[in-house]
Amino acid sequence: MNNEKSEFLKGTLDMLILNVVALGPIHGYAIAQRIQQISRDFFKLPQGSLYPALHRLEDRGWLKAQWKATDTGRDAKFYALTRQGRKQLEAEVRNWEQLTNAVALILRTAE
Amino acid sequence: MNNEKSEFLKGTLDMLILNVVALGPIHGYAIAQRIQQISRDFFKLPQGSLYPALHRLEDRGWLKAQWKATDTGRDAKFYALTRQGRKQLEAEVRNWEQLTNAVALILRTAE
DNA sequence: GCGTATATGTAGAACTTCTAGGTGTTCTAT
DNA sequence: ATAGAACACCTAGAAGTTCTACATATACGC
Repeated sequence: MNNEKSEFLKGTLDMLILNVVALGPIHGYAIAQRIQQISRDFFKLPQGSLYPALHRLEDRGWLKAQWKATDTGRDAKFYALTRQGRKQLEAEVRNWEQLTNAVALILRTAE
Repeated sequence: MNNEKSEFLKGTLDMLILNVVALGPIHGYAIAQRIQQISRDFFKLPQGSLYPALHRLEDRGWLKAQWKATDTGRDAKFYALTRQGRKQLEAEVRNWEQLTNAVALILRTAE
């Protein structure tokens, strides 16, 4: 069924996007590329995950969007972090660290 | 909305359950207690998550169940890992390690 | 002119997890 | 004795995320 299809984002997608956007205004397509490159191809963010996520984050007031031209002269929607978005990112990173610590505690309990 | 309601399992639930069951036959209620205790109360596994997950894992052939009496003389359903379940656990742990490494790569890319 | 890469988007399905409810038994404190 | 907490199982339905698949359009290289 899910033999070796896709790599799961396991609820980390929002945090990853926020973290990439925190580096400076960037458009959606480039966010996906960066996440894939930095993660050494572990994450292959499909567009059907990317764009709904961006809209979700914008709706929640964590990102704001603005149409601008890219280097190559095409129109693209550039996203930037809001103040709330920065706070959200910090909260998600803290929670992620707690989560991985908690999981590590369980996994260390091996035979 | 989700201000400080519940701690997310973020797709780790199956792995955590398999890991706890790997230590030896144990019943559902005790699995939830162990996960909560070992994680120092980070995970508070609600029964509405626990039991469907156990049935799912059993349906997939990763766990097998057997009714037995507990120490205190009550009937409970004891779960044990199947051979497939052990392989699944190993695969999930490997994948989790890759996931956390990939996330760490992204998060390290900070300003 | 054709294919690939760039760039955005939606619809619907699949899956996991949560909330909220239910049943019954054993232990403990009053 | 009995009330309430802890033990032990369960389901239904809602909510949320992520996926597959599709759709559109522009720029670039050959």
